[in-house]
Amino acid sequence: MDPDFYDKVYQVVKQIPFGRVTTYGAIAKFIGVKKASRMVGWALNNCKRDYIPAHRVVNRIGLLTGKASFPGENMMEDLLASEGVNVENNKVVDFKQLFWDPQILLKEFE
DNA sequence: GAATTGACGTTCT
DNA sequence: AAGAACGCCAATT
Repeated sequence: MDPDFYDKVYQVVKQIPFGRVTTYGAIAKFIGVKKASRMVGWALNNCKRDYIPAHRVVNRIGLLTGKASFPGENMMEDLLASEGVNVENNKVVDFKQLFWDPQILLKEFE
């Protein structure tokens, strides 16, 4: 396996700004394993190593697919709501606006 | 070691 | 436009 992969996922997710969200695919793309977007979710499932704001990561349409994997039933929604991200019917409101592309990190490093 | 599964995404029908 | 199928790769059984 590739521990570096998980590491990158964690690093990226940790960098997600407050009140913003991103997608598994975006992270996968950023890392370079675009086609293995499933692995991103898998990595987050093993996030017990460190605290990861996994609630800020949703699928491509802003749907909280991983909601069920959280401790509480609406833990994910609650956390997002706490950050000012409204969730309706298991999906992020104005997801397109709140979307944060990891590629932005590269620009900041210029 | 083979078969199954999964917090996804794209493509073909 | 909606639904089914497939690809991807690692972990679990």
